[in-house]
Amino acid sequence: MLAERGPAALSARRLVREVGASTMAVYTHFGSMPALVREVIREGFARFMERLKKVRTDDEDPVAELFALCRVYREFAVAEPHVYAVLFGGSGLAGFELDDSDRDMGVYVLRVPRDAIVRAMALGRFREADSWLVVRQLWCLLHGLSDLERTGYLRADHLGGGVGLGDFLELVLRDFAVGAGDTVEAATASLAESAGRNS
Amino acid sequence: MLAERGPAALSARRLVREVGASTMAVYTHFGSMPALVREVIREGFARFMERLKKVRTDDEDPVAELFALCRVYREFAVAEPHVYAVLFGGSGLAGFELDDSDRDMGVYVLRVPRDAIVRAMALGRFREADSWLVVRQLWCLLHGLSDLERTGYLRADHLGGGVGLGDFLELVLRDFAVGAGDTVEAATASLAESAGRNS
DNA sequence: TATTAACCATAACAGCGTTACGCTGCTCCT
DNA sequence: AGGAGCAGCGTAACGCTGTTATGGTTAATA
Repeated sequence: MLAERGPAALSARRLVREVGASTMAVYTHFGSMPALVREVIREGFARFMERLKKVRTDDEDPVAELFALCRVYREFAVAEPHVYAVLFGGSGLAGFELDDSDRDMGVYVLRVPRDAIVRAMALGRFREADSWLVVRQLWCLLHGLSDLERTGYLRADHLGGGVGLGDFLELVLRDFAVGAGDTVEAATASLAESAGRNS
Repeated sequence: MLAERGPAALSARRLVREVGASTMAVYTHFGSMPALVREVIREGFARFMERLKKVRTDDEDPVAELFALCRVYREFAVAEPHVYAVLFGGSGLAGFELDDSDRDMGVYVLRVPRDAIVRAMALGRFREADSWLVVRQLWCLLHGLSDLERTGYLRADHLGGGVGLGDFLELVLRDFAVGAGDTVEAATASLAESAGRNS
């Protein structure tokens, strides 16, 4: 219901009407609406991780692998914006607020891209630095892009002729890699390398 | 009320109780709660612009000016997180949803940093490129950082010893400038240059 | 002065999350 | 086999939310 009809549709009464039960069902099984939402976002994080795990590791070109991961990140946010909003956007759904343990699940997914970043550093593609800082830097970029797109702030018709949001992401990723130490040429090559091979 | 007590506190009844009126006051003056929230965010955008306008232009070092603007951006998000959440986070407050004209006000503030970026390109500090694309790239970074900080995902104790969120922003800004074409040395120098002179 | 418009207090409605109460039907122990 | 205990859930209610129809008060206008 959250994914398809949005946060407003996810109410206790609508929910129990759907399954043909009374409001009590929510409280015997979950305790409260926030607790129910918590289970929903558990499922959301699982779906997210599942998508990320599908990206093949690439020891020869970890930067291309990283780019593929970034595409999957945005694609998830675009595919399930309402879920993404609750997972990372701090959307207050039925009084639900993110918990420390919830956020730990969010931070946990960073392990995947960090791994690629570490390998990019080992290969000399990225400047030697704290990989956790770098992956968070990338996170800011990805969350910012995904969230601004979700809220309608970032739209294709703002980007000038012929530039779509997919192209914009490419641009952002290339400049990120350059900022991390890669050359413009190598980054552009890895971008092309990673283009077709998501999933 | 939004700024101090959060979105849950901004209800029609609480509001009219505060000013000693009945709920009708909301509807005669604003029409609906979403419309009232719209006026609130108008005020929010105004406050935001006011802060940005306080940053002095610097034709000799537009990159330093840009960095100063970025600090102000984050400082606003930290100072008024609830307001920021409604302005840019797509927080659904009392059924309020961002309008196209609302978003135009948000996009309008981009003019200020874009101006600095154009000058940085003219001086050869930044690679020649579509300045609107570059400023949106920076926006993703700033919004991502501010929003992840607001939702509690980005915390000082995740960044390793001694690195605060202010330091993290510096790092992010330096790498952004490098990604945009600046040298590491010049970017670091502008960072130091812009350090003390906000407001 | 008479008329009209704006303004707002009252009371109500639907929907929200939540909870006290009571019934039903299952399980387990003797 | 039979009775005790209890988990699960339907009913109805409470207080909260945004919203609105009604009607009375006030102020400005003709």
